[in-house]
Amino acid sequence: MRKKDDEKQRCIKTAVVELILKEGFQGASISKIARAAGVSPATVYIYYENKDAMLRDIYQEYAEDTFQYLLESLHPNMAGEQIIEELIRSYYSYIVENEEIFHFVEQFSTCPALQSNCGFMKGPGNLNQLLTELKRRQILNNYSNDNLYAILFSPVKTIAVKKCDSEEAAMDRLDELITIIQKALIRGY
Amino acid sequence: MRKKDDEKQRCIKTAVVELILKEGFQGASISKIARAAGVSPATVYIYYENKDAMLRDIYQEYAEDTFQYLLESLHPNMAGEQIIEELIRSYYSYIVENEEIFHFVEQFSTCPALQSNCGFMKGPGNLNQLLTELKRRQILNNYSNDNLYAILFSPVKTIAVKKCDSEEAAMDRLDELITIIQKALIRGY
Amino acid sequence: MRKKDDEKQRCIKTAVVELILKEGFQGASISKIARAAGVSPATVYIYYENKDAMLRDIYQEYAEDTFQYLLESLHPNMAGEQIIEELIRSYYSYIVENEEIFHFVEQFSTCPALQSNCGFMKGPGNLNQLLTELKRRQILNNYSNDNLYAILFSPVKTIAVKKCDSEEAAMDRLDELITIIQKALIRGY
Amino acid sequence: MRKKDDEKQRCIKTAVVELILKEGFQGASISKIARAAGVSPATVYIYYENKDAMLRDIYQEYAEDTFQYLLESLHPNMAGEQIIEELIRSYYSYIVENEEIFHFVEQFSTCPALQSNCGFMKGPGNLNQLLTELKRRQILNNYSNDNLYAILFSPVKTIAVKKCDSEEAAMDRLDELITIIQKALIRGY
DNA sequence: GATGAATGAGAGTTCATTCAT
DNA sequence: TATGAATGAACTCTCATTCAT
Repeated sequence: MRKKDDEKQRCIKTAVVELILKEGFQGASISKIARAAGVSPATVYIYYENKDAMLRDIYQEYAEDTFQYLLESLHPNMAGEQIIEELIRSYYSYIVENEEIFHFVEQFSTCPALQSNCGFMKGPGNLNQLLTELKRRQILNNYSNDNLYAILFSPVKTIAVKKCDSEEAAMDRLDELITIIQKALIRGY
Repeated sequence: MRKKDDEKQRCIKTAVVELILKEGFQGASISKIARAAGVSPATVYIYYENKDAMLRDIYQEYAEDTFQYLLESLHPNMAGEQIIEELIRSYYSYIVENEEIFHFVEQFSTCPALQSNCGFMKGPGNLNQLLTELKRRQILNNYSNDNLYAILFSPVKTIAVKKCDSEEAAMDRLDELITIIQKALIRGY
Repeated sequence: MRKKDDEKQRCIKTAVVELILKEGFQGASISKIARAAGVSPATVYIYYENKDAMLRDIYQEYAEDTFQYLLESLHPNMAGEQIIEELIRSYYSYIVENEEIFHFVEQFSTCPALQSNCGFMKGPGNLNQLLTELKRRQILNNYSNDNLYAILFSPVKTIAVKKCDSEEAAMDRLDELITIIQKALIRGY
Repeated sequence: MRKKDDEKQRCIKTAVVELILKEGFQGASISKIARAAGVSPATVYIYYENKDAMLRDIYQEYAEDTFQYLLESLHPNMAGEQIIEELIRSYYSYIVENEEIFHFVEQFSTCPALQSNCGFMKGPGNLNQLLTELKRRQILNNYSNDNLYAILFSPVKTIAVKKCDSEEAAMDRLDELITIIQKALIRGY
């Protein structure tokens, strides 16, 4: 017998994300995906139970990857402002460097009909732990985790997708945002 | 006669938004929409050129409505902190009260493939004017409009869709968020 | 709006029966059926909920027709031997003249998986009534209806599909069968 | 080594017959059959040339088995009525005890498209010989073999698949059928 | 204006079969 | 021999859209 070919599954994942950026969920049909991935439509069903499961699985993997990416950017004994800067800056660069993946994850997560069938993810829990810990260590102001999370990650998302006139202007804008958020969240700043 | 037409179109709009919340873009077919709206599939094509145009038109109307709703909440001679409070609070209540519409707009606007064909909208321009004016009047700190916009509206969006244990806790969280943002953006706060 | 076209549904029915004789259930795909019927595959779904329902509905109609055909061949005051002769002879000619329909009905009814989802049919009840009545009037021997039914209709089915050397030989064989069954079932023959 | 092969082929045969009873020809795909038989789809092709050949071969084996079973039930010097009783009774019990096989054979043999490709079978010939012999020995009435065959075997088939209220009632019905047929076919009864 | 019938195209999925091990 | 991976073709069914009334 032949062994399952991880390369094939990787191609499928890539094709899904590419196609969904280019054409939206509507245009990402199994046959287009298969063609883009260089496999037969039937092959997709060797790796995923059905289309919904495929999208869900790929979403969850990429979503977890994102959290992983963020948490890995932190070092144990960073100062509070460094932590904030690093989190925001790495999220920003993640979005810029993984535009397709980011948009796929965003589209998926803004669709309640898709989101509702998703299983457990550990990324959010880890981040919550981090935030709680930073408050305990009196690094961050004692705001609710929901608000800390919202302020740390949603504005940067907004500006990362909004194209600037120049690369330089974009950097200035990011620096400014970091400063604003550091002042807002760090204890006794 | 005029009356009846508008009624049908309203039904279609409502059906679209409902269905897309419940089933996502994938499940919102013309025939389902027509059935939910109580009209014939052919009737949809009297009011809209085709499906894409329909979604785009409905999106644009609702998106403009949202900006309109926000700007209407402001009174000419409010203090800076009141302006911020009011913008955030009304956006929050708009999301909560128009859950279906909000999700439809969000899904649409996170999909580059859809977004790209959208025409001109005046809401963003008006808001930009407002922010520029508030900076000129030295009410807001002199941050870039992108950042002001991002901090004002994206965190509230994040928390508005994240269900809280109780209504009360949600209100506390919202109050907290408003305070954080007021401190961050208002000059000399 | 257009009105439903009964002609179309008739074409579909005919095509189904033809194709199933020629290619068996396996070869009777919706697209082949549609092509043979001169309609679009989608049109089939206007007249039938799905493929299973289509086959079931068509089967039930034809099966009822058969019973109807048999019962209509009888006149009120026939003698017992005439009744038997007529039932057997008309079933025989029905099979010969409606070969396609007969084979479709037979294939369907020998498949438990299909048969199990079938609804109520009134033909069998009517025939049972007839048999019971003929026993009450002391025309037929007092055998169980199951046996009467089995002897009356299954041997003729068997010989009707078994081709003979000549038309004449087939008729002789049929006459012989009728005589055998008359002797076996008619009281005091 | 030989042993193991036969075991696999037996599993496949059993799986085919089971699946076709449960789901009909439509639902009996090679992969389902393989799964039910506990082998790989590819393995099926070691034992059978292709799907059609597989069904045909299995059908022919089982069909021949049935004839064999019937003829084996007879003893050389049975009286005419015993022969008839034994043939009918053993066919009846065969059907009841081998429900799946019986239905598979029936479905197959009522489908002209399948039947047409079948090769030579010796069972029917043997039975014809027997009937001819019984007529020559003046045990059976001098009816055509087709009619003798039809009356002997098709009514019992009909009642064997028609469930009765009780086991006892079924036996009574069978006894009655035997009597009717004995009277109808045995010379000078 | 409004409709349900009608459709070709294409959706997701499974098929019988072959390949590589 | 025996396998699970792989596939192009074909499956059932729904789609967005148009037609005829």
